[in-house]
Amino acid sequence: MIPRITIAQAGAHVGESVQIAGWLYNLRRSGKIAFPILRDGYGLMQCVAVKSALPEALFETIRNLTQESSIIVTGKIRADERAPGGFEMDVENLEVVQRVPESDPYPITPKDHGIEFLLEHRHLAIRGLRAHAILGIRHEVIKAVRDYFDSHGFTLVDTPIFTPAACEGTTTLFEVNYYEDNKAYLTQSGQLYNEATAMAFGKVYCFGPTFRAELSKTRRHLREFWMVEPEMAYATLEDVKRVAEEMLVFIVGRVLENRREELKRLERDVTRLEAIQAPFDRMTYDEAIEILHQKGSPIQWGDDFGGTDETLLTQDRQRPIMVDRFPASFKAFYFEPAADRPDVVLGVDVLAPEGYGEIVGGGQRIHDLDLLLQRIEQHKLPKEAFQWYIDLRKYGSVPHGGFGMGIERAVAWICGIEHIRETIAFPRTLYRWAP
RNA sequence: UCCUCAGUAGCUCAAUGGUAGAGCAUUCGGCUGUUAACCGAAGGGUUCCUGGUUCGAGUCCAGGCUGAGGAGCCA
Repeated sequence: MIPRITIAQAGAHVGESVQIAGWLYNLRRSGKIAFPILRDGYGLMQCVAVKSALPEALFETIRNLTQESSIIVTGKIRADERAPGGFEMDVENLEVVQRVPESDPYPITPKDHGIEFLLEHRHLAIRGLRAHAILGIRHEVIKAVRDYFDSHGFTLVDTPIFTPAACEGTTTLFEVNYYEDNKAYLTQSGQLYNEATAMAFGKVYCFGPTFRAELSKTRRHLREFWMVEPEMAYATLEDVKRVAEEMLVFIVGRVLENRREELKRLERDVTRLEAIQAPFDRMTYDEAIEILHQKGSPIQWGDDFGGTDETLLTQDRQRPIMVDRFPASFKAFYFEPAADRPDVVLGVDVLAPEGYGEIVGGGQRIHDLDLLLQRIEQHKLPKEAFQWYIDLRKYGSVPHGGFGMGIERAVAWICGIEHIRETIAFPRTLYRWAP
């Protein structure tokens, strides 16, 4: 019985006859020799089919294969410097599972394509080497995030996707009919629920999709994206910053360890990633404003950073920046105010270098009942909907905090790619939600 | 919602207001070591839509549609 292997395993089978199942990536041929390039999801394998060594009908079949036809190739693995992957396979047999017809050829040719065409054909474009590298790194990042939290005492407690009330205005929420005329909203964050589960487990995290109905149309925005959100009981802003820093160093290290090939494919400057070490630069919002003024930004104290401000702050830095102590005026209702400065809150944003902007946002939450009630009122939020959240401040309230990290922004930064839409298999952007 | 840019062959793009073209893909032919192979040939067009200016519009004008980039927005 000939063993079925993947292309990634070829190195362990040199000199053996094996079988690889995949798709025809490309085909180069002359009259009496053909080089089908096989793709199996694990790598590329150059196959060599020599006319004189094969039955005539089989050689003709190989010679006339079409791009992305599904095939199962049997042959002997051989190390060869002329092959792109270092190994090649001398074809002994080839079974065509499905042949792509010439009348309707595979639309994505090896030459250039525009972004519109690639997004229309995203279900096929994900077969390409670039998408394969990016999505492989995405997988590594997610696995690293989970390994980090799992090995630091955090329990994964998933939070609901359907939520009952708008936390802050319905304009950025997707509304759905839950049943009859009862409305529910797709989650924007699991944080409030995390605050409840943290009181049950001590340290928790959730990881899932989040939905924002914003009319944002930039390289940093998706309408559906994935977010990991840890939350810790008995934690302060400093604890939150330390965990965020440690986690980011850990995931970048994992990608460098396990995904060199993919980074090379993306032409990522890995020295930029190797520089991601603790401690990150830390500054307050006040200090950030001062730096921005020196760099000519028109930003006023009390404004949130714009995209260009984030770029200005990070452009000459090797490491991420942690900015904390923001004006309470533009931050959410649940942030704990600074003890010495009631006009600023204990929130922190982590800005990635190279202009990738905010990848982490979080901070310390209000734990005092009266203050929370006051803030809910100030923000004109429906108190009834927050009753369960208010309860958390009645029954053993403690200082606590956490953060959220958008997976796609982190992956775009680590990959060094221009647009966040490439970091998810099927991106949902403002005007495109298919395929 | 606003600003900017774009729309020509299946794809990526050319074409001074004057005969609509190339490369890739497809088809046919050639080639025993190719590396997005190469060489020769063929087929392939509602130039996004509607209207206008002009002897003549892919090109200029008006409106619309679609897409992209950005702004605002972004717990």
